[in-house]
Amino acid sequence: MNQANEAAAASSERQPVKNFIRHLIDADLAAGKNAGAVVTRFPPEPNGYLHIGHAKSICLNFGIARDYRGHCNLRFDDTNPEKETPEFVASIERDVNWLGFHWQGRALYASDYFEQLYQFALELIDQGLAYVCEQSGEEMRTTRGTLTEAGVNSPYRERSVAENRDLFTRMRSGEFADGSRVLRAKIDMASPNINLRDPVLYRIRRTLHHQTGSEWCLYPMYDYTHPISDALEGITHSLCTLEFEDHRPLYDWVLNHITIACHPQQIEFSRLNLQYTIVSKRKLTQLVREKYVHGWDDPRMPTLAGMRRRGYTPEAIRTFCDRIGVTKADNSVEMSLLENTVREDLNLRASRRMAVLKPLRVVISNYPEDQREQLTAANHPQRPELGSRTLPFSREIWIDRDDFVPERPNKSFKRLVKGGEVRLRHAYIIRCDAYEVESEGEISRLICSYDADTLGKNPADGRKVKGVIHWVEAEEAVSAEVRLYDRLFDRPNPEQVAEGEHFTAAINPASLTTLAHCYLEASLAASSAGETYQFEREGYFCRDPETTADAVAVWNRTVTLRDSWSEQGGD
RNA sequence: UGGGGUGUCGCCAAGCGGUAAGGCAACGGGUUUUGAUCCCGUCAUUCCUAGGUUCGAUUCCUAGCACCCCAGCCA
Repeated sequence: MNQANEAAAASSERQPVKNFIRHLIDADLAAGKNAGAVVTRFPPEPNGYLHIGHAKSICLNFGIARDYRGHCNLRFDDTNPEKETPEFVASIERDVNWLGFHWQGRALYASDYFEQLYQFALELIDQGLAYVCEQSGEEMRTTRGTLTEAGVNSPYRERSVAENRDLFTRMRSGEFADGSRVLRAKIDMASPNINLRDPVLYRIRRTLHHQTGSEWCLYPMYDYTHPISDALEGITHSLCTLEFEDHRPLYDWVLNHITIACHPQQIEFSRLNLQYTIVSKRKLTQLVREKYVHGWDDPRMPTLAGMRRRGYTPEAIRTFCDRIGVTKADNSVEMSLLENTVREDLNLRASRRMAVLKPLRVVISNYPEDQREQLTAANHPQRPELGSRTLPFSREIWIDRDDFVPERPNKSFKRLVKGGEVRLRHAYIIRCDAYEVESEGEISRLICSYDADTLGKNPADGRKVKGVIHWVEAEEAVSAEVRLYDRLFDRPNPEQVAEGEHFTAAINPASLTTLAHCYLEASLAASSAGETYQFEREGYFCRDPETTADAVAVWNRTVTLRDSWSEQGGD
C-alpha cells in the first residue's frame, strides 16, 4: 500500500468484539478446562481459492488464538486428492498471510496423520466398532433408509475382527479395486441422525496425492479424519460452520472410541452470506472454469486474491469480519457494509489524485499559449503529513464529459454549463464561453476562459462559484485503461433464479466496464503496481499488478465514492 | 410426517429476570476548492405468535408458527 500509515490504519480496527464462542471460551477458562490453553485451527481443503467467507473463519480462529494467547494452526484438510492441487495449497498460504495471520512452524496437513489414522482404524476394528463392507455405492444408498425410515444392516456388518483386520490390511496394500470396499463404523443403522448410520470411514482411490504421492490408495473420510487431526494437534476449540452440527455426534463418537487423550470441543457458527455474490467454492470454480470471469483473482470475484487485486486492504477485510459478528443465525449481509468498510479504510490512507475517465478537451482561450505553471496540490485534505505533489497547468486540459452539459438541467446542478463558471480543483475558476460539436452531434471541445485571480482564493468581487470539477493537463497527461467494476450478480441472492435456470443466469452483464482511453495526472507516471489512490470525485483505484510493464497501465476501480447526489436522482 | 438448528429495527448484531447497545442503510441540518470526508440530529413503548410464572420477562415455562441444514465411497 502506498503511503501506508500504520497508525492510521490501525485506528480503523476495533477492540476484540465478544461473541457466543468467546463467551464459551471464557467459561471454559473460568472452569479451568484445558489447563488454560486455547488452540484453534483453520482447516481449508485445497480445492479452490479462499474467499470472503473463509476470511470470516480465519479472523475468528486466528483472532481468538491471538486474543487468548494461544495459537492457531493452518491445516490443509487434504483427504480427497481428486480435487486438490499444490496451486491451491500455495494460494491459501499466501492469502492467509496477506490477510495478516501467521502460524507457527510449517503448515500442517491431515495427510501428515495418515499412518496414525490407519492405526486408530485398526483399533476400532479390534473393538468390533468398524467393519469392511462390500456393498456398492448404490446398495449403500438404498439401505441407508430415509429421513423418516431406519436403514437396513449391511450383510457384512457381523464379520469377525480377524476377517476385518485381514481385509482392511489388504485394502491398504492395494489388493482390491477402487470402490470395491470401504471401512465403515459400526454404530446404528436406525439412528434418527443419518450421519450415525454406519458412516464410511475409508474408501479406496488410486489417485496421486499432492502431498503423499502414491503412498496410499486408501483415503480417510472427513468425519473420521477431522476429530483425530484436531486431537493430535491439541486443539481445544474446533470451530466450524452450521452444516456440521449434526456431524458432532460422530466427531465425539470417534474420539470416545479410540485411545487418545485430547477431546476438542466442536462449536458451530453460521457461514457468511453476502448479498449480490456467492461464496460456494463449487460455483466459484464454475465461474472460473467456464470463463465467466478471468480467473480466481478477477477483481469481481469474492476471493481474497480478487479483492487484493481490486484494492481492498487486509485491514478493511478484517474490520468487516469484526463488524458482521459471529452467531448461529442465518444471515444475509448487505454489500454496503463491506463497501463502507473499504471506503472508510481507504479514505484514511489513500493519497488523492486527479484522473479524467471520459475525456473532453478544453481550451482556455485567454491563457497564454507559451505559458505553463506548476501548481501545488495537497495529497490528502485532512492529513497534511501526507505531503503534496505538483500539477502542471496550461492552456489545454481534459475534463470529464459528465461534468459539462450545454444547459443547466436543474437549479442544483453544480457542474459546468455554457455561460457558467466552475472551479478547477486545485486551480482556477473557468467559464465556458462556447462549445464545438462534431458531425455525430457529440461535443468535441470546450472554449473557456479563466479568471487569473482565483488561484487559491475566491473571486475578489464576491461572486459565488459552487461547483468544483477535476481535470488533467493535456500535454503531460498519462494514458491509462480504467476498469470499472459493478456487482457480479444482478440480484441480492444469486441462487434465486427461475425454475430450471442456473445461478449463472443471475450474472450481471455490466459487471465490468473497460475505459481504454483515460488520462491521469502527470504524477501518476511514477506510480507502481498495487498502489491505491483516490481519484477525486470518482472513487478509489488500484493499479493492476497483473499488467505487463510495457503496456498502458491498467487501473481497477476498488469502490466508488459515496454519492448522495445520484442517489437523490442526479446523474 | 425423523433428527439437528435459528427467530431482537430494511441488513448485521448486543442483551443472560429489572424495564431494547452499536455498526451499515435511510432521513433532516452544518462545514467544505472532492455533490467525498467530517460534524450534529432523527430512526424498535418493542424483541416470531399465543398463553403462563413473576412486583417486573427479549430474557423462565408451555403450546404453536416460520425459516435453514441432513439420506456423497465431498468437505
